[in-house]
Amino acid sequence: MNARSPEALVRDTGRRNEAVILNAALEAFGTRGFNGASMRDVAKGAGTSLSNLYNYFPSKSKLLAAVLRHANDELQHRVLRAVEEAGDDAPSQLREAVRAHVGFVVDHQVATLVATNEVRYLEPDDRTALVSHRDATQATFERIIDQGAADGAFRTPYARDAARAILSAVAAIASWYRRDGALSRGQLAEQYARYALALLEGPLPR
Amino acid sequence: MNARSPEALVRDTGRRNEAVILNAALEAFGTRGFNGASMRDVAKGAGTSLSNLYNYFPSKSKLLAAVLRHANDELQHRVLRAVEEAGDDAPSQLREAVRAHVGFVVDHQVATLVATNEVRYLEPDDRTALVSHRDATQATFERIIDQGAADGAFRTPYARDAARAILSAVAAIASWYRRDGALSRGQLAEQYARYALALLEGPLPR
Amino acid sequence: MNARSPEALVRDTGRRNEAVILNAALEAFGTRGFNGASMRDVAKGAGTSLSNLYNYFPSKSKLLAAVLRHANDELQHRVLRAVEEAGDDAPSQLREAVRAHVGFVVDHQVATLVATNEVRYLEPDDRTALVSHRDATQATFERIIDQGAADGAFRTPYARDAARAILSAVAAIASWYRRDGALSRGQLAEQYARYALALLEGPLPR
Amino acid sequence: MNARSPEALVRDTGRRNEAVILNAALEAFGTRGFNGASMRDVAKGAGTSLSNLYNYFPSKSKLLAAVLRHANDELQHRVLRAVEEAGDDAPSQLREAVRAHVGFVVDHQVATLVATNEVRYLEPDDRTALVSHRDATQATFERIIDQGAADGAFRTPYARDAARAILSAVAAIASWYRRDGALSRGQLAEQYARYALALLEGPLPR
DNA sequence: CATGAATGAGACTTCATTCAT
DNA sequence: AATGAATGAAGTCTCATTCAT
Repeated sequence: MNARSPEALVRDTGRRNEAVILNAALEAFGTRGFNGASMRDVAKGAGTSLSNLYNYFPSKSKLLAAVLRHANDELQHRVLRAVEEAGDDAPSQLREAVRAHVGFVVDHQVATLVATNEVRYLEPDDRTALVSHRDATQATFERIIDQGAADGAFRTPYARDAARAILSAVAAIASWYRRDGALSRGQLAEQYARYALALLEGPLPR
Repeated sequence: MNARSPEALVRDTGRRNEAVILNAALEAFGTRGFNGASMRDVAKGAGTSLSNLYNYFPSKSKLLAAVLRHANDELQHRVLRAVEEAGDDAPSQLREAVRAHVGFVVDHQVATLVATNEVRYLEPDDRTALVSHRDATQATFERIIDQGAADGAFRTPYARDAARAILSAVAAIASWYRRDGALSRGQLAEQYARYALALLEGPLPR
Repeated sequence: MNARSPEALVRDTGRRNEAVILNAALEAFGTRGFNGASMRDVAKGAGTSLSNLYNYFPSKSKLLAAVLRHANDELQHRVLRAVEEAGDDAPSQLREAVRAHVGFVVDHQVATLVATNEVRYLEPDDRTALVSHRDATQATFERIIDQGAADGAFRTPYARDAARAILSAVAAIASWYRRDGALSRGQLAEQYARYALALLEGPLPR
Repeated sequence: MNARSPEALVRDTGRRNEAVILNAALEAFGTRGFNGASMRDVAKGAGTSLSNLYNYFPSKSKLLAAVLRHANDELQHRVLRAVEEAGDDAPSQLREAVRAHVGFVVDHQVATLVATNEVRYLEPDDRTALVSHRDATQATFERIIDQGAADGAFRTPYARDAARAILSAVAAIASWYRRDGALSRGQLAEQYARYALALLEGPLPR
């Protein structure tokens, strides 16, 4: 298990300062909220001038859009890869998908918080785009759950809406988890994977 | 089934316009976020002048604090009453507690959203006060779960942290539920009550 | 020597709360300046309601005018009485006039400060009235100096303008004197009386 | 006799509009007092936008602090140079120091008024800094007086406190002098120099 | 005489954004 | 790609004053 440096969501992008700015924006939006954070805050965090920000992003709103796109990409990438590497049966796939999701939330708490709390401040077009992107991730979970319900592995009568419940609980981890607390990253993933399977009334270990 | 007028969180308070202002603030903070909403928005919503707001609340932040306190009081009241009226066994109590909580979230979607998203903008003291108030509600769920775990009704190995997962999922309902959608208030409550029991690996109906 | 309770400029006035309000206004204007002090400050200091202030004074500006009139009356009264009780010669009269003025400044430091710093904020009419009132006090000093210059007691070639210099220095005492400092009220009066006589190039004790 | 353009206290500072703003602030604070003058007034006087003021000074209070610092610097500079160019004996030095001080007051009446009346509105730290700066100027006078008292030139028994009295009278000139009145700049300086020497009971011309 | 509620104007300050260099 | 200076709009909050009771 590679120890990811926790909150550097964006690693590099061809343009000199883009990653620095994106990470500073993430930090600022996370700490003070989109409307509470100013472009000056972002500039200060990125160690550049206020006006230079506009050489990279045409507006504060587009900057938020870029941050959120990066976060979503990373989440989707992790979940898809986890599902690919899992077995063929729905319970295994769900288990790995949840574990991957929890991993992302823990590695990128701030990004997760920003992604859930600040989407509403996007301009309508960007918002639509992002939501459909996010729905794609949710759809991965729904597909697995549908399959498990169909082949009898998940016996809950409410399979249709269970994905939302599970994903909500997982995302909420970002709002209370402390890296120096009692639960390790791995224990947490394990725990939530079991919660998910139990909620679906599926097969549990032991 | 009593049809509660949906979003009038505060009913009356003795001071002439206080309830009107609080409800307008709730609406404004819910629609545009704490930092996105202006005191002018609140005044307009309350049908009073901007400056008159300050005869009731000394600052925007204190106004938010008051809104959140009212929301929390109502939630806590509902949950406690539900538990009192339930049977003695943990599963019944949990079931009723969840149903009551879901009911609150549906009746007061906006208040629920504001309560989860905007607490961070309180001044430290008010934040601390509110969080401890909120923890009291969570403690009700934890007590029930502990009891159920002790007497063998809930068999999950992770009883300790399950309350958080359940409450997160319930609160998140506020972010997607549409009153004119497929699920009725009652069906939703039923559904989440079962999710909760299943997650705890407790006894399910049927 | 009667020990005057220091800063209660106004003692009583037929109307129930007038003196309390005037003294509170003096305190407020002295502490924060006319424009820095609010009618709310005055009300709080007077222990009454904001709106009640307007039952006594029609505007903030008129309130200031009333305060300043009281201060000037008291000063003028003290100086005139001192001169009356002094001997017939100019040096004695000047000496007693200065001593009385210093006494007022020490007893009413705040009033002196307000009188010198805040007159400018009066409405033109009130300002004119007050200035002419004040000039009457200054005229008392000028009369004495003229007489002393005429009969050869004061030998300065600049008798014409000396009153202004002397009175400026005396009024400025209000800006630095501390009741708990090294100089007593009496020593200070003695000292400034000698400064005045020396400046006029008049006869000095010893 | 060089005709100094009267009230342009600040001449240049390296930053584009800083001097213009400082002079406009001086004018505004002088005319209407610190609390009576608005930042809009200052902006209008400086011919720039309200918000641009904040690119130069972080707050109204810091703007006042800057104005006062410039005024003090100029005063101190003038007094020190005058003393340097005077003879070695205390009376000559005092005479020149007073003449220089009077010259400053006449050339910068508004600055003098602001310096005496508005210091109180500085934030505590700036106030402390400024007061100690101002005390340095006063100390120059005290040093001369001490020396003159030691070598017998000034025979007043109250040498210790005389500087305050003299400087108060000189500063007060700013509140009544009119450039178009009877006294010329030079006559006034001459007059106050004699007042000072006489007050100290020192040697007088003629 | 006394008050609580109300208000329009205006205070300081910050904002996202643009422009000339 | 980078910056300092500039700006109009808007933010929160306070003000002196009025009015109904």
